Amino acid sequence: MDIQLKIKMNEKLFIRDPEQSELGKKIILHSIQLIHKNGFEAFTFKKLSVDIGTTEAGIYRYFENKHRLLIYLTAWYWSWLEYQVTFQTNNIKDAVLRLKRVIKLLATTVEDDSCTLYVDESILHQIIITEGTKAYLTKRVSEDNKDHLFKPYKDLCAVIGNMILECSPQYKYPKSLASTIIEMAHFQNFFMNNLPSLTDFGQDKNEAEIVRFLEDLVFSSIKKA
Amino acid sequence: MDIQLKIKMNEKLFIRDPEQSELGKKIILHSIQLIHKNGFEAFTFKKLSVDIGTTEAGIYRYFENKHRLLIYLTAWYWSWLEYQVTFQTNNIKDAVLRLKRVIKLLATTVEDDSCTLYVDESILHQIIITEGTKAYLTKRVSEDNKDHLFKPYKDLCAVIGNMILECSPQYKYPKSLASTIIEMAHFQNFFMNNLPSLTDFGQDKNEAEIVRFLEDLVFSSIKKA
DNA sequence: TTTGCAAAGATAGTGTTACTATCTTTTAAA
DNA sequence: TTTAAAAGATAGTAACACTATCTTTGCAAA
Repeated sequence: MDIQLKIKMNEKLFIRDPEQSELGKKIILHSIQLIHKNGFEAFTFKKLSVDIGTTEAGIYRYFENKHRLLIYLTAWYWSWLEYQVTFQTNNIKDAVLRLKRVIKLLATTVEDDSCTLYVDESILHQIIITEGTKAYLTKRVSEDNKDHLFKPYKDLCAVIGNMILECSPQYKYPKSLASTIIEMAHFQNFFMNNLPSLTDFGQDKNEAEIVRFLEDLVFSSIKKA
Repeated sequence: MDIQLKIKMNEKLFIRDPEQSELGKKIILHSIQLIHKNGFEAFTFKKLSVDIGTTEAGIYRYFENKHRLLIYLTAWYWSWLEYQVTFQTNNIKDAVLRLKRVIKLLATTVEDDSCTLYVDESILHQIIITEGTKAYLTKRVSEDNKDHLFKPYKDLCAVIGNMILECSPQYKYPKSLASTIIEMAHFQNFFMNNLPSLTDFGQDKNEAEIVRFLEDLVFSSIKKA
């Protein structure tokens, strides 16, 4: 079975749809590699164009600037993750088990999904951990939000918020708890690997520990008092 | 009583100590205002020098680059906050009440502290919410950490982690819970004001709600099962 | 009072970044 | 076969991120 997964992206994210051409796909592929290698601050369209073997102007025909490209990559990631969440919890009847599955998805290294040809999800996951919040932590956040650029993130958060409510309909902060576990799945991972004294996982640096911490956090919070 | 609070900063944070001269103090004062006004990305030493009425080269005599200045500001903020935490929980005997006091300090707008003459803590607090994580979310994080640039953040986290243990000695994740509430105090605030659908506080946009959410999160987690 | 030295000011210069413009060539569909 | 869109080639500009050097100022020790 050879299935290809295509995620429909908000058209305001790009000037020309990168999924519609070879050059566009190369931009996605190589930008993921370059950002992962040097970090978002050191990433420039010039370097990207050299990497691809095209010109700077060529990249600008697809993306307004590198920040838009970062928003594109994060939006793609959150959309893909929401799909994973939906797909992988599909047959799970029990609400608690379903939520546990989601926590594991959020906090565990993803394997490259062969359904998407020019995106390496495991590298993209690493990028989102370090650079993801920079997509919205800007002065432009409200304008960008009006253009619905963060919709995939908000959608995922809503889905998880609803799963929390299914476990515990009386819980008062489902959305805040959802955004907390999404962000903390990443932050605790970053801390574990870079500033381990901010976590309790410094010894073995094991993602499974993060999962246990988040499960403990979530299920303590939502269980009836 | 006229007390001045002076925070001893790590010498690797600057080239020349900004607290030792008028120009240095102006750099701190005006950089806080400028970053708050335009955001860290749009902030440049050129603009800062014009604002102050000095030259770009003058700023570079104090700070290696704008990222170092950001780390300086965040380090200052965490040091100041640790002092506030220590000071304001000083007479509280009950561990639970003490932790509640800390959560309130983390999640509530700070008033300008008149003990520090050239730092406006309430504006700095806003900056830390939006820009704070950018200090460590870089490729340089490990090197910077080796130079102990993040010590104030880690110290605060350790203090709060210990307070958690005082409430609940058997709790398994005191440090991760501490870093979680520090970050979430800021993120939920940012979300509430900019991406409200990621929170449950969209209606009244009240910081007191964030405090209640965090208290619920912490005390559900640490209470004995 | 003079000397000396460090901080600050003034000015200039360089390579890079973040674009924009325009012109030509290639490609692929009508 | 035409033709229009995409891509390539090239150039240019303003701002940014520095570095260097020289002059002036203020102030403290000799």
